[in-house]
Amino acid sequence: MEEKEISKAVIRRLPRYYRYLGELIESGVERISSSELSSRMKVTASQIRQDLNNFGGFGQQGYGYNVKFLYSEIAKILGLDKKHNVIIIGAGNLGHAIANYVAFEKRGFIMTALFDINPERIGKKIRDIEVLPLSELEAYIKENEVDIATLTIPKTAAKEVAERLVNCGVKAIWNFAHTDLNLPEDVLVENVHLSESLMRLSYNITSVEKSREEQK
Amino acid sequence: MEEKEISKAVIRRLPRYYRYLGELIESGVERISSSELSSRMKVTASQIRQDLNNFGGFGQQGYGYNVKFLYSEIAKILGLDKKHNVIIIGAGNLGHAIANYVAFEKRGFIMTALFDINPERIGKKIRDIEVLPLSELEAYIKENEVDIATLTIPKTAAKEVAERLVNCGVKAIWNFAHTDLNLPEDVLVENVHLSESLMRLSYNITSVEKSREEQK
DNA sequence: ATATAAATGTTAAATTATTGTCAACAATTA
DNA sequence: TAATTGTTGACAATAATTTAACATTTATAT
Repeated sequence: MEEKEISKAVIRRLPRYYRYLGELIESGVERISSSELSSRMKVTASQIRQDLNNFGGFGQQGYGYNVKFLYSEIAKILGLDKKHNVIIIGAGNLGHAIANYVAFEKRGFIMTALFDINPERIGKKIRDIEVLPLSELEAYIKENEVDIATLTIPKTAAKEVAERLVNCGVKAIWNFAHTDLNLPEDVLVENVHLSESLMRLSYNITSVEKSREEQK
Repeated sequence: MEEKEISKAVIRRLPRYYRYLGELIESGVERISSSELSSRMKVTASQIRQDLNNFGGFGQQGYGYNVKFLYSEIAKILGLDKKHNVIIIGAGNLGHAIANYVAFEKRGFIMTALFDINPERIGKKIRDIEVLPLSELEAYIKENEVDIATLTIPKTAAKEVAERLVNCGVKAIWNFAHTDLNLPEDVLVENVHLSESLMRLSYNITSVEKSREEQK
């Protein structure tokens, strides 16, 4: 069976569909048409159908989509039906915030350990998750399955730690450091560059201001 | 003078150019060609030139781009040459992390206040930034200029607080809550949906695993 | 001075993504 | 049981984005 490549644009949208479907389930909606969903999500119905049909026909003509079924199908597509062990490197505020966010657990992301170099932080616990010394990183990964490593450390340390992770066989990194990690192709990196996000907002503010000035 | 609309794709890339140029300055590079930059950034040179020429011709034939000049021009485009006052609503770990991240300040984003409902947090200070009771939000905004409001609160509270902000005239929201804020068109919202980012990573992990299985 | 190489800015082509349309068919109603 | 309505999935049309090509300008070396 041959797989066609799914475009990044589609993947970007999938989690949002998933979120809306979850909300629909919570509010007791059992079925929904693409056009109803499209008006709630403010995208075209055509796009919803096109996106979903990349993965198969989940709907039924004359009926629409069964919300629970579609929700669970998207979960499978996103790999949320499996557990992922996640470690967090950097037990600062951001690391804490992520470790504390229990909703991740519900989606199958199990936070198993934190690492830090600061002796004051080492040994403490966040929820049930212990803060270990960074020096034990390799030993820990050898003993425990780690599916995702989260980098919440300054960019100066990030590249080096990323390489250590890759050397231990970690294949997926969730990177919050403000730098690009140049890693081998088979290592998946998902970047969360907060400063870039803030700059985009700043651009939009500036561009609104400019167009307002020109109108005068 | 008429303005052509700049596409979102271009804006998404601008901060990354800015970051690379900053690094080049730090390492003492004075000039750079689009092709040299392209190989460092792993994008096409054509795209770099095309992107930059949306805003004007910053380079010189036969020479390339002057790094410092281009850096400052992109700063202007992104509005980083102006100060932006930023408040943070939600003084939990994520709010703390953002308030503590001093590099934002360097780009002109001045964190001026935090707000929370938890009495234990109120009155404390993060760096020099005071945590105020959320009930004083409106009064604060009336007295102080607020350019950007950051939402680091649970989704249940986010929509309501967002409306309060808009009612006070706040025009730009940096939203970390896992929900879409449905606000008037003239309010700028930049979303940082961490769970969606993590799901995209999960998708990619899953899809690699699948293709590996099929090869067997 | 002049020739050559380098590199931009710009136009055109190719690719990718989004939107619109409609036949087919399920669900519902008469 | 037949007719009607609603809605998908597929495909065609359009729009947007990216890449490539190239003419032109400038820097640099001789």
